[in-house]
Amino acid sequence: MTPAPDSRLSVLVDAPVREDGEFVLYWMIAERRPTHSFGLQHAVHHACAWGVPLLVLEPLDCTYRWASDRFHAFVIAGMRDNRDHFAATPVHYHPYVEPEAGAGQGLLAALAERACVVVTDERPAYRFPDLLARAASVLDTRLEAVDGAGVLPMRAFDKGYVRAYDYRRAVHKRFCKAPPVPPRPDPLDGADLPAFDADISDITTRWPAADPDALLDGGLADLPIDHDVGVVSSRPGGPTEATRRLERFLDQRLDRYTERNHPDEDVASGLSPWLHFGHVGGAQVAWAILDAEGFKPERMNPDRFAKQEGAWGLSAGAEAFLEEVITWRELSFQTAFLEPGDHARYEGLPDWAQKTLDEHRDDEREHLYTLDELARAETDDEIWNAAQRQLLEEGIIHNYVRMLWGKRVLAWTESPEQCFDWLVELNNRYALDGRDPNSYGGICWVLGRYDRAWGPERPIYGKIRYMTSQSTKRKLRLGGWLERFGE
DNA sequence: ATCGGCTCGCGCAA
DNA sequence: TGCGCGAAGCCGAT
Repeated sequence: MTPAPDSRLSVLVDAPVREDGEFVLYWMIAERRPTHSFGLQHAVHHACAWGVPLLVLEPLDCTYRWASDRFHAFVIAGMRDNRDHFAATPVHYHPYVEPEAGAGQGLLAALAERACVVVTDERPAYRFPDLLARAASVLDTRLEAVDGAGVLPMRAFDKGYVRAYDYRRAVHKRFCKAPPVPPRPDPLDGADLPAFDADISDITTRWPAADPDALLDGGLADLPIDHDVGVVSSRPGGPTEATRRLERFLDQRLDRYTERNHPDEDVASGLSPWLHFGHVGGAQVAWAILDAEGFKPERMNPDRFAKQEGAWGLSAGAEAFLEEVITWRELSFQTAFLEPGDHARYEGLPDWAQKTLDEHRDDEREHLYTLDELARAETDDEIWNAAQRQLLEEGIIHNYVRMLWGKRVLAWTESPEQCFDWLVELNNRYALDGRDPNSYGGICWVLGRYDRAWGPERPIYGKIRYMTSQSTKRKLRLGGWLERFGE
């Protein structure tokens, strides 16, 4: 079976594969789906090569920051899908939801001890780098991490790019000269895996398989997580729902995607929550668009490389969507990967942005709101309040309005650093796609990253690109949206 | 309604 | 070394 490409692999524990191991262990922590997954594909490759069964461990602990009913329910709905999917395969699937803080400690090590090799997902940002570093320091078993988040590996280019224009040009050149290999849709297709026969009852007695149905039917209340951030029932998690939404987007929305900035048109893909939890993959989504549109490298237009449209030789809607799912999303992943210490910090913003914000830090603020007032959508700006209410209720904000949502907070906080911290807090607490490299990318864009200086210099904002609710209201068709989320 | 000015710095051509 | 150019900006002049 096909392994993941070398450019997507990193060896975290460089021990030889344990030949008397009983199974290959896939530690599913970020790409939580059974198809279109380089990580799972790589684990299947090992299992076939060594002639041993495959065990998939999908854990969810309750100690991660911002853990709440909202995110737990989303992940657990995915566990239900994955359980049903693997039930019809030789793979042994073990979902584990920690009942109390620390209860899951030791589970990975106990299984890894008996495995030939452990394969997992490589994700930058948030808790993942620490999680992997800790695993690497504890395990003796060979540990390989697979970068399976995007259509391009995070190591695709030998340099980092700090502007979309330059990153976009590199992407266009790559797809024209040597398009990246997609993951196999079903990594188990044609795989001759032995049935799982290891006796792991000592381990599953101590760390029993989660019952997703019971957890979703009231069981979350027993967990030590934030119950004030509620489940978003209109957006259930899971690979099944993700695939349904991807198909709906292709069938019904892509043609009109150029109208995406108008909230009332409702043609955005809305896929970011599922992308964040790995219920659908970046490569899966990008190739679905490319295949549907008959992409061929020889149809690309080199004279349009680096430009926002025209380079791919596809429909306007498709090109606009590839901008989102490849250029902007993967630029953020690349930044997080190359700048792990800085990509989610105020101090990681470009020098010109920090300088101009610093020069205006003492400018008078007309209103200062508390974090609670912002969280409860109690400002004097009706569009901002509506955006915040959409975030509270639906766990998302319409993508154009989300920029305005970020920009306005700068005027209402004591310092640009406080603005940054509060945006991160609100976004990570409530947004289903929060805590994602792409989400940090959005917040940082609000404060100048990937952008340039704009005149004229304004109070508080300095040369940071300025946006106003009044212009937004004038330019966008958002009456229906406002009615829905307004006071 | 459309247009220019505002402003910075990267990557590439020269 | 100079030049072109840029996620969805805003505002005032025409």
